[in-house]
Amino acid sequence: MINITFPDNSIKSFENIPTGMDIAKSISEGFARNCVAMKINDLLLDLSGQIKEDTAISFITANDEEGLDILRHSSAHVMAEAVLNIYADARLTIGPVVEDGFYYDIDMAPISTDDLGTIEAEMKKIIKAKNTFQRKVVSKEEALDIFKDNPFKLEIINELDETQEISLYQNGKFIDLCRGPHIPHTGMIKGFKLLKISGAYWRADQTREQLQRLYGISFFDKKKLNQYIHMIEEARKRDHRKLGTRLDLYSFHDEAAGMPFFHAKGMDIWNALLDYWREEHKTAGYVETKTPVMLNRKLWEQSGHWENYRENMYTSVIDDEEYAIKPMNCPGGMLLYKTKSYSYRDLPLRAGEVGLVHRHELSGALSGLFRVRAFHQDDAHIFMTPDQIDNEVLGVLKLAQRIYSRFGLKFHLELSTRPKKSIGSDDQWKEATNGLKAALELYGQAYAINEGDGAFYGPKIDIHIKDALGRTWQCGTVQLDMALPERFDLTYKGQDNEKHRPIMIHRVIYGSLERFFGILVEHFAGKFPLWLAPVQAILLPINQDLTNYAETVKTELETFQIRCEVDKRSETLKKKIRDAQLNYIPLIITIGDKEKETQTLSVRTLDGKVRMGISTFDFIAPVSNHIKERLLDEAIF
RNA sequence: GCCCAUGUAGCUCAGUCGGUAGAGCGCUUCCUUGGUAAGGAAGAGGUUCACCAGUUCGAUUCUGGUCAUGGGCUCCA
Repeated sequence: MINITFPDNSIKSFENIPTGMDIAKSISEGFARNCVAMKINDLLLDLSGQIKEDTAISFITANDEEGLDILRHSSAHVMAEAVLNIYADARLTIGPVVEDGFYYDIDMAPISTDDLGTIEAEMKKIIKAKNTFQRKVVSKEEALDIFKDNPFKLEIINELDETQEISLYQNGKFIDLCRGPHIPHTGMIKGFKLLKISGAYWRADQTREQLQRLYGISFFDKKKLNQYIHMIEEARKRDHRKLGTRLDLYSFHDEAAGMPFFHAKGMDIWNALLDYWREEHKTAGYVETKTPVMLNRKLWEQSGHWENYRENMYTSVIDDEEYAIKPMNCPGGMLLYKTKSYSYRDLPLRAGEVGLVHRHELSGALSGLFRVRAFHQDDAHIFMTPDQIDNEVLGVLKLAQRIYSRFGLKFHLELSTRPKKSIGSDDQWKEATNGLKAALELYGQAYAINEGDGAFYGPKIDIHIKDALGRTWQCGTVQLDMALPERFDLTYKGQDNEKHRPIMIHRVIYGSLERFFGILVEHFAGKFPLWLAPVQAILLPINQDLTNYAETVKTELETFQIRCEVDKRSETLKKKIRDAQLNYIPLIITIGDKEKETQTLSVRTLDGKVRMGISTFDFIAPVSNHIKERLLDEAIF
């Protein structure tokens, strides 16, 4: 008799030794069909596994994230089998699940994306066969024999911990070395697609064999696959590099790799972002400062950057002195702090700086506005007493929340704690980490913990935003720093008339303005809300004779800080409207004789609605209010 | 930085099996249209095809290098 305890604490008894599948079926056939694996003592196991003693069990179903990972891992096996069916001399290495699908690294002659279709067709056959995945445990000797023709697998087997059991999985004729678990049979893969091929090195080591890495994605549900494909296509359409060119926002040039050029329209958005940032920070009690872009090497030696970050820094020699272009704003901020003496009454001191920094990123890592070599950080340093940590961190989180929600961005928080290599005492770390935790508790939103992922100088909270396509981006970060105040001997005079060491926060909200800009382009798909739109209103004279009148309307609107243009081209109205639509201009105003006579405007908004005969006043009042309030989706009229 | 691919007009791209290059959009001019998604015609535009070498009678085309762009280079049997 075997007693099985379910997550709801109910217990069921089985006469004979059941497999996971037997137990699942005892709940219902339908449930069993949806089951992928089971979890016992936090271990994921195949449903075919037998349960020989009383235990608690929970099932992983197609609805669980872990279930999806298992499906994708099994998909990698199916793909590998398909590749071997077609390319008999290919040799498999490893095939893990990644964040967005799975891949398999295979030692084979290079293939192209055109070959993916053939492999997909072969995979379909395997899936249709509904082959079961059979687990088999073998000895090391057996394993070495089975994979004697595959040096990669031999290497893996030889590296395995002696205590670890070596398992094989067989589906159909295909056998692979694998820890498992796997889905019960290949037929559960309802939707899959091979995405791309790239080169990869064995063990990510450039000196080792170059392998072909085949990427794919799979789902339990064909609909989910279609949604995914749709999302990829949508993301491609929104690519900020393409939209940036089409909307005339920014450009990149060979003469300055990784250093974007912002055009006039891009600067309209940029300035709107910064105006907003300044307004919020002023309200939140920040002052704004500015420090030089280039500073003497000695400073970087003092801050520790020279030692730790040197290969990413640009340098120059001036009057025989070595200078470095700042990759971060903090050392300059230290000098600023030291220009006077502080009382505890002066703290917390919140000093913001939109600083231009340069980092020599690897050439192959550059990508549009997302990964650049020159960018602006919306930095701020907060100097405070230890007992102010929780309140100051809370303040930053609240400020971040205000700012992100302005763009309709949701976010989640992650706390990173002390890494192995770190400076400072246990007590300092404890105090700092507890301060961050206290702030997170006060803030009240659930957060994840990344154990040991903090900076060497202090723990941090990372803020990950989620865009309109559901993609996440780490933008904001709140880092506690116990090192720099020490290195620069920062002090404040306490109530006790003794010198004390302040603690400092480094924090950003946009992160890199350039990158945040790029994220916004993709988030809004180029259709910026009114307050951010570079051209907020375009005036379309019906014929050339009305151009002058349109200019006077433009001048009037501009006195109310509405960014306007007149389309002076000799084109039909239809054409002008179409072009304005394609440029995502929120307010499209046609100017004809009727409008001129009656001193009114006919306004088309991007939703396609047209309102005729609006008086200039009735136009300006709601529009400038909408802009001033920085509204997002709300209708203007 | 490494691997693969790409680099032709402002944009998107075609093309030259080696004989000094084309389309559409855009731009200019003229005509036309006159109230809600692509009007017509003509014209200009490439210092000659990212840059530098090499091979060749001759290179944008072939070879090598450089630079830039794109994808990938952490996820472990």
